[in-house]
Amino acid sequence: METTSDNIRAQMRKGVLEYCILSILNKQEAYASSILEELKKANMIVVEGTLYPLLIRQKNQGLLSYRWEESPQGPPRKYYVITDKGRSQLGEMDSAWQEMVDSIETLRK
Amino acid sequence: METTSDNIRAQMRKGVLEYCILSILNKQEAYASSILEELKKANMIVVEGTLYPLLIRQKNQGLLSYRWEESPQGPPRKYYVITDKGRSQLGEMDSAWQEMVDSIETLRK
DNA sequence: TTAGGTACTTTGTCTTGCAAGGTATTGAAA
DNA sequence: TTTCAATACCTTGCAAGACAAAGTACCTAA
Repeated sequence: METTSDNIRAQMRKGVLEYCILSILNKQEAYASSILEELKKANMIVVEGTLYPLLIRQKNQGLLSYRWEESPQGPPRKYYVITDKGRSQLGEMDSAWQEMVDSIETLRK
Repeated sequence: METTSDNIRAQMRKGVLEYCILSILNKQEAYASSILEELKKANMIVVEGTLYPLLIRQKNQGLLSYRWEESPQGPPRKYYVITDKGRSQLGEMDSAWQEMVDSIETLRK
């Protein structure tokens, strides 16, 4: 059963997902399934149908690149890597995020 | 001219707008134009075409009610007021927001 | 050779943010 | 008294994107 609280969290997650993806890839290259796991650990649950198109969009924007790598089991994995442009964008997102946190704190006080 | 940075901020704003509206109305009742002003002050710029439908949605969900009041100049104003249900939802949004801030901090570290 | 696990992709639907345009009220200027 | 400007609310049409669900493909082991 889905709670009201789940809806709220899903709603809030929108728009910051791109920031999360770049943050994850900034630490270490990763493939989609591992990104999903990491997001889950951080309580930012996303499904495949959301993540794959998002990765493709960021790749098309030049924020990410990727390379194929054999898997120890199963089909090959598409490892995504953040680019210089991606790192630059991540820096701007840091500012944008911090500003938004401050804005909300202002509204909330 | 719109900068990349503006796009990022617009993108991040999505999904937290409902939270902002309830936060504003939790402090004091207000009409659409005054809400727009307050959002602008907090650097969360939104346009009419976004705000009006959002207020109507929240009203239909029972989070807000409203009353008409004469304006000192111009047409009457529709003052929105947060309801008990709205305050309850706002409480949940506080938790959701704080969790998201923590999650992002975790991802970022 | 088929079953199960892993991984990537696509399709269709629904929500929602926004630009642009529209309606209505009021008071002051021409 | 008509017109204009300011204020305020609302609607329409489009585009982006989140997601459920279904599809494709690869690999290994029984």
